[in-house]
Amino acid sequence: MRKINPHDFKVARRGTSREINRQIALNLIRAHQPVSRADLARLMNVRRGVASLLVSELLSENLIFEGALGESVGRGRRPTFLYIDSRERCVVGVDIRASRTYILVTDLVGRQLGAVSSFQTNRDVDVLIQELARRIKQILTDYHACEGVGVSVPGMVEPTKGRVVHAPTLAWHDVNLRDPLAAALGIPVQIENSGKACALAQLWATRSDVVASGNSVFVSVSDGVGVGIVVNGEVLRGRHNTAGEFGHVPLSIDGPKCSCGATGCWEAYVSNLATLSRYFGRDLSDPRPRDSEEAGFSVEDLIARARAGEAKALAALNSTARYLGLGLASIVNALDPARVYIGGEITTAWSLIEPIVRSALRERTLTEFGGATEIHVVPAEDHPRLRGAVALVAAPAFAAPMVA
Amino acid sequence: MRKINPHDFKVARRGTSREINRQIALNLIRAHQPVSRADLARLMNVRRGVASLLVSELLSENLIFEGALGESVGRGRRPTFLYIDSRERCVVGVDIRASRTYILVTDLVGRQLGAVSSFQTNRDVDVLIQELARRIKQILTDYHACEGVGVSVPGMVEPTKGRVVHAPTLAWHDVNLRDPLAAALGIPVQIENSGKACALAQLWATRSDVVASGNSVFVSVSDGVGVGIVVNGEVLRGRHNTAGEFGHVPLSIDGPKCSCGATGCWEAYVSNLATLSRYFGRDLSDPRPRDSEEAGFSVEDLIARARAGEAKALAALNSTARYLGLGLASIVNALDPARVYIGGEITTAWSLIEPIVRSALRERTLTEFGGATEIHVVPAEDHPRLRGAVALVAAPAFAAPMVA
DNA sequence: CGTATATGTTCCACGTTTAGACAAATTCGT
DNA sequence: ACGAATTTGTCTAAACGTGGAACATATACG
Repeated sequence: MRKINPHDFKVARRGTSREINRQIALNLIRAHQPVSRADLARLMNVRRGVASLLVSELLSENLIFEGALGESVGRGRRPTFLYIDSRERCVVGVDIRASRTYILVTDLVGRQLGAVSSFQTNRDVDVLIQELARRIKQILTDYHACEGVGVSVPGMVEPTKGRVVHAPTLAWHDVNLRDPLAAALGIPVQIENSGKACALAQLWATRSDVVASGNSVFVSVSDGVGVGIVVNGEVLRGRHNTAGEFGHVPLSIDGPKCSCGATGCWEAYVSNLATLSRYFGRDLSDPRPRDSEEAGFSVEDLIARARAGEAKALAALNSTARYLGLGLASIVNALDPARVYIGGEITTAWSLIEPIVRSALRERTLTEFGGATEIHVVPAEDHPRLRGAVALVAAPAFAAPMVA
Repeated sequence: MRKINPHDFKVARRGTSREINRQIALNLIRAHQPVSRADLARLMNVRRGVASLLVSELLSENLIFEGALGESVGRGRRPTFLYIDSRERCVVGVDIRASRTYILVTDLVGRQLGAVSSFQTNRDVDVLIQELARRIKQILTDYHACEGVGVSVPGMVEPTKGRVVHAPTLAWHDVNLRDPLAAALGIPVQIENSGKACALAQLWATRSDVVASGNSVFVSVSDGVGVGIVVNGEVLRGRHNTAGEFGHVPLSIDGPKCSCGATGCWEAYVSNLATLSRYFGRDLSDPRPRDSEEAGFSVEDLIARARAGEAKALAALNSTARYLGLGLASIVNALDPARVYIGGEITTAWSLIEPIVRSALRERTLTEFGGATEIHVVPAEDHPRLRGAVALVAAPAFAAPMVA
């Protein structure tokens, strides 16, 4: 039951019905391809005539194309199969992280085309933009038309203005990333916060096992904790684009110092640095130089030692697992999502930590339903940030029209 | 940018455009009444002919009526003013609380018609339903047709099934409240969780100073802490109707025991009982008998003493204020709402505690925007739960149609 | 009292869904 | 080999919606 905002509404025009049904048809083709006009008519519960008209419109706009005739199951004329037209069109996804920047090329439905490439991130924005433009241009020589570039940024972003408001790990403050990059490339660029990009990636994923995530939360545990929230098939932005900062909801307000300046944030308990700090028994975020063992030792190394049976590593990991579950309980209590996705390096240890995470989740959730909330692990190989970046460009063509 | 769910969508039919525009017109009349057909056409940016047709449909359904001719400003024919038709139709709102149950009668746009009445809550569901039915019938003898009864319940509710899944303060478990009451009254009944009802009340309020709350959060601080979340003009329900339990997000997982069984919940810091416990220096939730001073001493009494300058009372209140702000920071960080509403007894002390709440909020919010989030106090006289209960019945007629 | 102006109605054009008929393509039974 | 059955895709007319302009009505102003 949604209220119509009497100060911001969209009146239905002559073409509104068509617009709605056109998008539904496009989404059904995306979800069920290959699919015939008759299939579409059945799926949409409209006459074949309408489906035909919608299809011919989509065909004329080159959004879909007619493939080979399908095999007829029983008797009757064989259907002409329809597909989303991603021939000769590609999308570039960019994932800027504190240490490295990654690039991926996909087709319009997010299917990976080439290998993921990467290079070291230069924190000087102008230099980074130039290097990004150069590399993307280089990569695009192997492809035909590119629809656009999507960029995932670890920080607060204003997508409509193309600005990065604040990215602490990159030391960026209010820089316009979109327009200079778009100018250098001659291609449209979209930018988004990495947590929200991850949530987008799952929302728009075409893999059949990740459907129905219209109400979900993506938790990315890495150097920080990023969270993206999806409500009613839409990423929650909030009034100032800062919704989703569950990483700075406290577990204990008297807890360890967090990079945000506050104390006891969830992030301060479960980030990679927090796990390593527990392992080494001291706060690694302080500026004191690390000794030889600490330097270059990553969470992956810690997980390897835990798997090898090292008690100290296992203990550090188990603590993180418990805090992870306790924080997830806050998300479940607050939002009651249908599903929680978890990404980040910690997921490589999932088989070790899952029971602990689950029991900690159950410990603080109010209902048994909440404690049983689906948790899906998204492995690093899925590149959720990159796929979310791609979705920034590819998804708008499939989005529902604004209505009422 | 909303994704269309390919497994649950609504195709646009022949009448869909009309349906959309009809609801827009109805909402505009509600928001701007008195208003003429020509005004409507201007507001909607359609021709007067279309507005006329929409209006005549609404007239024939008795949703609106034509009032007296308006005063013409310049020259020209005088407009015929249109109003939402709430003559001879009323709605009953019921607010069930642990100690007392309240009843209010309003018209279809939520304007209060009679005085609020109340009686002691009997925790036996069947007895309560009979008493409610008797009293509502009694009250309705003074009115004409009643469109329905809305009920706010302090607990977890499944509105579609009409069941109260769990209401700890009433010791109710999985009871059907809606159907027996509807049967006893012969009138449709809707039930909802009290936090969500409060959020609904603000969303559908017609008072001009509470508009634009399509992305807001209502925090009700009372015996417990109830939270209702509104996203995109819609109350957030979650997968199992439990979204909004920010009251059980921890401030410190090692903090005081909470009624939910966990420790350190926000509720355990800011509920009325928590404030009183701080004042008396001991946990009042334990079963030990209270001494003569403790018995019957309410938060209002404490606030009165604080206003009178009693240091101990002021200290207890200030602590609550600080924890209130810290918890609000979690909500702001997580959801970034355009506005936060606060209700409950604590609001009578708002002038005392506001600076402390605000500074605590700023202390833990990530951005200055977040720290500056609008906070609106909803006084008890506004009866947010009762008005939310009323909205359960009155609002559906004005809701946006499901589309795409 | 005529002119200007605003309101509300009416009529037609155009676009969209709805319903059903029809041609084309294919399989199955004889 | 050939007709009946069946499915696909197209086409046409009807029903219903908005878009646009003309028209009658009501009011104010000079």
